[in-house]
Amino acid sequence: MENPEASPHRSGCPINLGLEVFGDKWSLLIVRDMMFSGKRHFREFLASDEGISTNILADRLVKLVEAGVLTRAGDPAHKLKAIYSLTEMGIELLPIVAEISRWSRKYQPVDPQMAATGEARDRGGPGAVAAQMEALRRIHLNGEI
Amino acid sequence: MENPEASPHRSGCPINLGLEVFGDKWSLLIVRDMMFSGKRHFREFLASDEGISTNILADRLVKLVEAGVLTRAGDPAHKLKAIYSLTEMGIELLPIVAEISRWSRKYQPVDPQMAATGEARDRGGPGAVAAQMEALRRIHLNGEI
DNA sequence: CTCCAATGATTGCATTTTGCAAGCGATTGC
DNA sequence: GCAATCGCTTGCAAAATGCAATCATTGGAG
Repeated sequence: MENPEASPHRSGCPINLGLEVFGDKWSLLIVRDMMFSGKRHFREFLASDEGISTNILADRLVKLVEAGVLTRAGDPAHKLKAIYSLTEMGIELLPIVAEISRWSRKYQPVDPQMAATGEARDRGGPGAVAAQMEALRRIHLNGEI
Repeated sequence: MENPEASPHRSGCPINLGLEVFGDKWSLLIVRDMMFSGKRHFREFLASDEGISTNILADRLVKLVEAGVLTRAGDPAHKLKAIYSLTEMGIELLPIVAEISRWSRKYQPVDPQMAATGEARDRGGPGAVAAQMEALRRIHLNGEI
């Protein structure tokens, strides 16, 4: 073959590598739902306002798990249910999500009700993001990272 | 008509509204090139490592101008050249880009050379982002915002 | 003037991704 | 049993993307 070690990446630029993981219109919405709405199940993600379709959702969940942002586990009580959890890598997407929220609240026609949690985080100062990440760790990382 | 006031947005969520503007694999790369490489012309964007194609680049430039992130002006010295500038809205994407850079430098196989500017910004502390934004204002906003 | 390279795009076409609705097998609750 | 619910797949049309060729206009060199 011509190039047996071809890189799967368009470039080694940090911005580009991030976009290769979550640079689409859906991935960060799934992460958002896990962070701010406590969603963990396929059917819960499906019920979001933006109306993701089942095939796109299934595809993104697989890709996010492959990327190491989420993990997938069977619900011990309900064999049918799959439980998705944020990894530490996924939890550390919160600063990005928080900055997107800040930007949109300044420049986009956001729904005031949906802007409330972001405004509260801003009022909480620099420690609010860290505190929110720590809370997510307790929920998603059963103690260990 | 059924719904004369249909919203063009999937939802009023801040995260979603941000993704509707730059939630794709190319838009933020154009912004990155303007911020960190001083690129202002079509042909310069075209020369990036990731290899954007001409039709996609033209499409994104139009959309970013429509969204208010960039402005387009003719080069007074060269009538053929179009000069793109960041607006204040575009400059305020820097905190988002900086956080993406931080995340990728922690979790993705970034090129060390391309990571250097991000690392320097991190070493500069909280004021480094603000200083970089101020520098961009001087270049792109001829005095007024 | 004439030629030619360089400018910001546009076009045509094949491939990929998305959106949408229907359906699937397995499991649970009643 | 048996309907409802679970995560997920399939089929198919529409849209977005990737790629190469091409466009009209301009600027500069000779």
